[in-house]
Amino acid sequence: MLNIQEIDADRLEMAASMLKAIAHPMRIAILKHLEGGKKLTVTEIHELLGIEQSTTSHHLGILKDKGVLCSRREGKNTYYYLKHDILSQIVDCLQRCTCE
Amino acid sequence: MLNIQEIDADRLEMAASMLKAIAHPMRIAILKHLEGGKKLTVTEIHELLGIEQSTTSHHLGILKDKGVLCSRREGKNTYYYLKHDILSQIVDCLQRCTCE
DNA sequence: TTAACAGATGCAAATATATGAATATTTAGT
DNA sequence: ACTAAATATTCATATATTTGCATCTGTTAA
Repeated sequence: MLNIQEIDADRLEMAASMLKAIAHPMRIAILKHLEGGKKLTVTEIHELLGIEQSTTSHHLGILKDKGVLCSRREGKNTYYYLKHDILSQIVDCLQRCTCE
Repeated sequence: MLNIQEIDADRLEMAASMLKAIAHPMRIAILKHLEGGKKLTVTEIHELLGIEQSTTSHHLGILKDKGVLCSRREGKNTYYYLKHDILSQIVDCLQRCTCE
């Protein structure tokens, strides 16, 4: 039996953890590369960003775990892509707000 | 002498720190209360959210420091308000993405 | 079945964040 | 000047996050 406040607290938690997942320079960079429905492998991302393979995998895992990304395995590769296209909005909004 | 990558890295850092400021359940709750140009005092927020005065002040300080909120002192009170109305977009977007 | 590639995971050290009690600062009223 | 109200700051503790090395798992091709 949940009351309104508990539901609200849960949704706040969920929203916060999703946002926390995004709130990292490398993870924002990942999202930028995935805008427009693009799908990239771990290796592609790790080379694009110039960071370690395992670090890349950790970041992607966090984004997937928090519902920001999805992944599909194809042979040896795992392709990652945005779960909700709308999320690009957040990146765009940030871009506008950090323009000054 | 900055090159493109450094500028980009700086903007990513800035975007991430702004987003990190927002990515906390209580701070998202604060933003919700400030949507539509509303201005609230520290005490009002601390009572609305049911958290300690000093904790509230910390949260507001973080949001202000990272460019999410502005504040204006009026007598004994300090009113806090959104710096960019656009930021409501982020909260709205989260709301849509955490609906499932 | 082995080798080689792609990705995930466990772990530890460094760093960052969150919270609240106590205290300091600022302002208004008397 | 004194007091009380509103807010900010300091500090300590608890907790979470980041990073990369080393290693493990899964997949393909020989």
